[in-house]
Amino acid sequence: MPTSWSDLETSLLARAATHAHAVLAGRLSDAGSSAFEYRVLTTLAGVEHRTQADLGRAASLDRSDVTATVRTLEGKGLVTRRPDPEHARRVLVALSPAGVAAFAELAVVVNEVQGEVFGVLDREDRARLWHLLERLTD
Amino acid sequence: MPTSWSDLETSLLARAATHAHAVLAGRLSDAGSSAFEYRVLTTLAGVEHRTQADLGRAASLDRSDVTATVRTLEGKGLVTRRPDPEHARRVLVALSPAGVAAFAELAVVVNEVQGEVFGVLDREDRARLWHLLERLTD
DNA sequence: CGTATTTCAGCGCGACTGACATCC
DNA sequence: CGGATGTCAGTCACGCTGAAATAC
Repeated sequence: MPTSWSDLETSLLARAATHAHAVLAGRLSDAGSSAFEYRVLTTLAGVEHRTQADLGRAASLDRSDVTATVRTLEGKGLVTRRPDPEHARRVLVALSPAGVAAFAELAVVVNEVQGEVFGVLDREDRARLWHLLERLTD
Repeated sequence: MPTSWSDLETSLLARAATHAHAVLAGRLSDAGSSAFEYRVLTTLAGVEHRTQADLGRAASLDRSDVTATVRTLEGKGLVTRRPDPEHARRVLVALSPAGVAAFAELAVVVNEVQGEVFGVLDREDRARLWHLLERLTD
């Protein structure tokens, strides 16, 4: 029986995740963005557009968080919002040219962060970690 | 270059950690407790007493969170608080007999949860995951 | 003096819930 | 009608900060 909190796998897992997330969020903040915004941008990259509900499902974001994040991105001019012509209730969200450029820059930052945080493991261990983590949430 | 948010190691790590924490918090909630409370209880188990500052350092809890959690636990009768006779500013926190019993029950619950969440891995993979995660935050 | 402890008020983020109006 | 959508308000856990009061 483990005695201390830090002996628990859940605790170590939370520490690692918090650390990885903090580094990523910090870099995105330095770049004037946020994790939510990046999640939206990356979910829009490579597609013409998406409805907000679809965006939320694809990015694992709550609908209400999608609303706020998309409006912020719209304010920055990185995404455009227009009503779906075939479905008045829906809003189609798409990357603007500035959004495409911003995403390209942020993607570089994010990849650097992944390398920083997970680069302490060699390629094999990194793949091993990936597969072990996958099995926890299946 | 990964295109989707869920392809990022940080994302998978966050998912796994959120899942593990949610299961743990849910069970602790069913048992009338919380993660913070368990962290305090387990940090007090096996020692006579601890000052709150010490408790915070050992449990990796912020001092303000220690204050609130300890007062909650005191309200439940699970811990006792008394001034340090040799250091008036300090407060010594200790498990009450009821606290010892409550911790014993909660420790069983927590161990069950660890088994549920991480038991999908065999002993070797579980140890492997542990060591890989450790290397991320060193 | 500086340092450490406890306490309180409050912030920010992420995940979420409930309600509502709107539309198919 | 049911079901999906977008919006707004608000809640909660967690990890913090800043300030104050007290004691060493």
